[in-house]
Amino acid sequence: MRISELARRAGVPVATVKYYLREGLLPPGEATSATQARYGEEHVARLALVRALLGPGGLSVARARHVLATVDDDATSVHDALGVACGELPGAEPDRPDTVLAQQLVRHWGWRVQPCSPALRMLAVALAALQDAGFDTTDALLDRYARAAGELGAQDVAEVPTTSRAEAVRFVVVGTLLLEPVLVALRRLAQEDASERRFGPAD
Amino acid sequence: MRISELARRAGVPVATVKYYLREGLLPPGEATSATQARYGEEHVARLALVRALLGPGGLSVARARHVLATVDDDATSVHDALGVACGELPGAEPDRPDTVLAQQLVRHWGWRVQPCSPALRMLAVALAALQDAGFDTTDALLDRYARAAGELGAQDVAEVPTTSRAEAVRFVVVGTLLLEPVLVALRRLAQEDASERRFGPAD
DNA sequence: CGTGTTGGATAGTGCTGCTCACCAATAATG
DNA sequence: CATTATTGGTGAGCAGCACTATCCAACACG
Repeated sequence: MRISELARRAGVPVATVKYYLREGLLPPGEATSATQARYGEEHVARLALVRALLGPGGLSVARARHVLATVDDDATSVHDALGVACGELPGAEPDRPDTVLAQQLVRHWGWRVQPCSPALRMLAVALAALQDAGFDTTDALLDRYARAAGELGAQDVAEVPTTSRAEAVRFVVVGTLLLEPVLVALRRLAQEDASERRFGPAD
Repeated sequence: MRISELARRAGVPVATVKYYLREGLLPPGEATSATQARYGEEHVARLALVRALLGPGGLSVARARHVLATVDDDATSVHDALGVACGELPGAEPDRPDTVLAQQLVRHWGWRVQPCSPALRMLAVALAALQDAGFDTTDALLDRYARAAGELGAQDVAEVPTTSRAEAVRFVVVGTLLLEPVLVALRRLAQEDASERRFGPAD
């Protein structure tokens, strides 16, 4: 198929597809002449993945390019791919947050993580923001969150398929980035339900 | 204190403080003359809250203004405040995602939520993105996430203080928005730990 | 042959979160 | 009292981002 059909299939403007091609998010089609190229089903799927990463995944174009390059690279291990996916945080990250507290917590839970892990920085920043906002996070609360996160993370990793490296890497990246909004949305819905039961009208 | 000291205390440029004042995120100080105003400790705290919402909270200025107006308004109930906080999603929301599947899931778990809840739309969008990206979410996986989210949400709501309405509203808003990055970071760290154990070097 | 589309490139758009420059009024200082 | 520095307030400007519009020669197709 040609570019206009690819764009139509994915529900994306042609100009945007060209933009993704230029930015290296989408591999170029097979050139049949100087001004013609052919695209296949894999391009449709890739385009959907790109849109998912940029939209719900919350990644910038630059971070999405990094993630996709990792997915494409046959040399990266599953473990490294997860590290890259974890490193591409949607939020901004200050230069040097104080990760001492975060490291203590992680050690307390017995988790083995890189001391320079972006997720650790993210945790440190989030905890500092909570403290600045006057919300004191008790150990009980953090333990609760850690236990829930620990179970989910462990199960996620346990379910990574072993059939092929490529499939595993894709599973890890997509699962890490796109299940996050699901988790956040579910927590909000659960809060809404609980709030309804506690504070809502008694009808 | 005057604006420059307020800015110094919060670690924010003076120009940015002025911008927040202009945007209505920060209440004006007590004017002592035509070109002088005095700010108090409550302004320092508010400024920290604003930075937390805009930074780790991931809110836009417009959404933060809405949330803060709700916090300030003595007439809003705790339940409504949580609704407003839940409504201010960091991500973009398409016009009319198909929420039928999401509603079925929520009903299956026995949660009572508004059918037009933004969190429901967020869930629908995230699930659609996963499907588009070729990641099939099994019922077992969703149930796991729902159970974890349900426990966290219920506990969060149960811990809302009843001492004063203002304190409760603040607790709800800050807790809803700023514990999210904590949860996300913890899940990533847990994945990193689990991946290390499963795929990492056996040292 | 002529019409119309394609791939490719360049420049422009709209939005956001600041940031700068300037101003008169005031405070601080000698 | 005169001078200098700082303040609060305002309008314009800026950088970055994710597109988007326009143009062009090359090509496909009837």
